[in-house]
Amino acid sequence: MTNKDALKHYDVNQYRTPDGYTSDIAVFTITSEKTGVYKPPEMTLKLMLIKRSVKDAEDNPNIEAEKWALPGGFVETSETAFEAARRELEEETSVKDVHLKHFGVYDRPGRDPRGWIISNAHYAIVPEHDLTARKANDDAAEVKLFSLDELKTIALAFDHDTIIIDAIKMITSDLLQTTVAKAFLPKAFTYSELQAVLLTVTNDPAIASHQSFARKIKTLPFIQEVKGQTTSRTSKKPTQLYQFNDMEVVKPIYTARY
Amino acid sequence: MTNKDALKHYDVNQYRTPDGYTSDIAVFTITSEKTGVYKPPEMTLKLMLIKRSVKDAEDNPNIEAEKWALPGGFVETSETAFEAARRELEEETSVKDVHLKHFGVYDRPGRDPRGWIISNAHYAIVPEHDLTARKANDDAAEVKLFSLDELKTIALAFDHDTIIIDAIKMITSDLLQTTVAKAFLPKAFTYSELQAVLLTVTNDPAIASHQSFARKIKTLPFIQEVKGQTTSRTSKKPTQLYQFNDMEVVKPIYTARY
DNA sequence: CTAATAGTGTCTATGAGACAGTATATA
DNA sequence: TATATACTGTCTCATAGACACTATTAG
Repeated sequence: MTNKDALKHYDVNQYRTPDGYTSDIAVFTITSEKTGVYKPPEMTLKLMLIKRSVKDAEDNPNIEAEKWALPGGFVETSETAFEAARRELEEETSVKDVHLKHFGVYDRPGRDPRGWIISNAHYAIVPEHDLTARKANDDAAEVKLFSLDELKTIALAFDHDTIIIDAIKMITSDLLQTTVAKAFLPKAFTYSELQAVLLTVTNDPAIASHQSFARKIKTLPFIQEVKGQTTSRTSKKPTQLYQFNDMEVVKPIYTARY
Repeated sequence: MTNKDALKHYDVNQYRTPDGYTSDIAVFTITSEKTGVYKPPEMTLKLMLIKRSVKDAEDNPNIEAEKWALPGGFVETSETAFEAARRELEEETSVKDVHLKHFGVYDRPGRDPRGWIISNAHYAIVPEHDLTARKANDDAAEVKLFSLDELKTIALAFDHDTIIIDAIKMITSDLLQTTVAKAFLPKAFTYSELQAVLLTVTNDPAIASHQSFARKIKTLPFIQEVKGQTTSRTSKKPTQLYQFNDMEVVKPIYTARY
């Protein structure tokens, strides 16, 4: 291997290196307020944040104490930031198999008072009941779900305000332009459940009109009926269930109507 | 400032830190082969790569020598990776004001034999004539434009094969789902020039049919006529010029037709 | 029965896409 | 004149979206 010779001469310390590499996660969930039995849910998109404690693990004063922050932590040498996000999310919420996606890197000099620390940011989608289960377990740390409106009113640590703005932009466009909505839904869902998820980020009349959407869902190539399967969880009348298939869609803005 | 107390106790060296933080750039251009005067161009999407030299600046054997690689380099402590990309691109091509976008981070352990090196990857869009000007200046380094087909046949350094695959996916969907196409075009362009750009990444009949597209362009809310302005660069008949406005578009996959 | 959600019948307007024709320039 | 690209007139078919209606169940 010719790289061996080259490595003999390479000094890993000739450059100034970062002081840390962290993985942060914007954990989104949708809370379904059941307005009653036999009704479709009212859904709200929420973000999970953690309140930084006054003292750290060694009982020293903590950086950015008492501000709200995204969960996350340092990446180990043996893993990618993506794997770190998955690990930390499992430690935090004891949920595996969450939908996780990288959406940005935050490396502005001075963003972290501790030094040159690069944050690799992801968003995660976790079903609501997985989060509420976790909150019961760990009563020490302050964990809370914030609606997008509530987020504007609280003090955020580091540059997490910027990261959160980007995360919201990203999940909004992903919900509308990709099939991630499935991560918020059970495998088989009704048209009104999918509709409720989409309405958390848009008010497009084609999606908001229930008759239009009930018709439209049957023509979408990436969604199919679950033949013969129905549920009564959203109405007294048994409702057809649907599921996503594996199709990927890229819909050009240059085609079809506006 | 309460953070001051906290910082006294913070030891920046308690964690193993990365050995380097680099910014890499996938430089895309579209080559227009003029098939004749008064004709619309034939366009091909190409990626600029640099052949790594046998010896480095200190005359030692170079890592991944003689393989093709994305341009890039180490990020300075005083800048973001995005700024580093802009700086390196200017050093490399002496072009300012290029369209530049982050699209991924590459941090798999072992991806670089020199150590734990994190690559922050961007794609850039540079008009062809800016690249050809540059090639004339710097005859030392081997720089070449590769069509997407040619890329499959060459030896790539590090994990740049993976990075390039992601870059191509990203620019393809951005060309169709956002208005980045404008970065490949002059400020005022004809419908056939925009069409040629889009056809480098799609064969959607609604875009490929020239009558359909000539009509469609007038209805797109993010494109407007430049009143009274025409050009003869693509045909003998003077042709209407168009320009992008500042509108941002998110087109849901759940609306309109398929 | 009422009330509530799911779903369909049907109409209208709009637009996609095809085809053929017209417009405007060069040589 | 021929030729090449730009553009429009017009037709057909599909469908978005609106409105009104029907279907099915719980209580």
